Amino acid sequence: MVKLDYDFYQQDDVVLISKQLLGKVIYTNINNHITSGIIIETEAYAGVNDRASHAYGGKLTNRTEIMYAKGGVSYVYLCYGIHHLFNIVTNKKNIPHAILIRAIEPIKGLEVMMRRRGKTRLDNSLTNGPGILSMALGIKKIHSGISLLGDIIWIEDHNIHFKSTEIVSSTRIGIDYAKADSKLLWRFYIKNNDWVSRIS
DNA sequence: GTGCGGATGAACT
DNA sequence: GTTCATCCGCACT
Repeated sequence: MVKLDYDFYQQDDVVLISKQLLGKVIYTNINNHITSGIIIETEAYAGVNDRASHAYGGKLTNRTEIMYAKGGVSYVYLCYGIHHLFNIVTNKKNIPHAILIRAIEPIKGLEVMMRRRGKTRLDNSLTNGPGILSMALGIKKIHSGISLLGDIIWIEDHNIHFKSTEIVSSTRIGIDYAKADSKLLWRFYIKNNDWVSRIS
């Protein structure tokens, strides 16, 4: 299978990439354990003009610096002091677009993922949320800034396609502070899929 | 230096 | 449905 390349990640339209990522397969090879899953849910964050983005207004800090790198690297940050959230940096250098991966359908390394999650039974609570899928895949803050074309975290195209009628658009989760931008339909997920994140 | 709050999840009632 | 764990990142009323 072929890894997605820099040309894919450096496309201009972060919303389009977010939809294209549905059905792609994310892999990690961390602590000698290979795990993978199909991307089921994403959210687009469009940089300096998006009030929900950490890079809104061109904000540049130690944390957000990696968002300004060229597309094709990871951006991982700690949320609520507990959860490591995995994002994909897109677009060209100095255009800080990013895509949050919110849910995956696990494929490989189920036992490893269950052990990391402290679970004894396989169900959708293994990876149906942005914090817990990072835990299942072994992704932590220390993985922020690494290339997605390396051998730690990467994404492959397995020729899994969904019809446009199977892709649902909705508002993004947990960003009420973004005012008008919180109404943008920049969250995408697969209709009726068991692994979509549940929202309060 | 300090205080506030978050792109959540889990465990409750 | 509600509460709360937990701590870094950030701005500085």
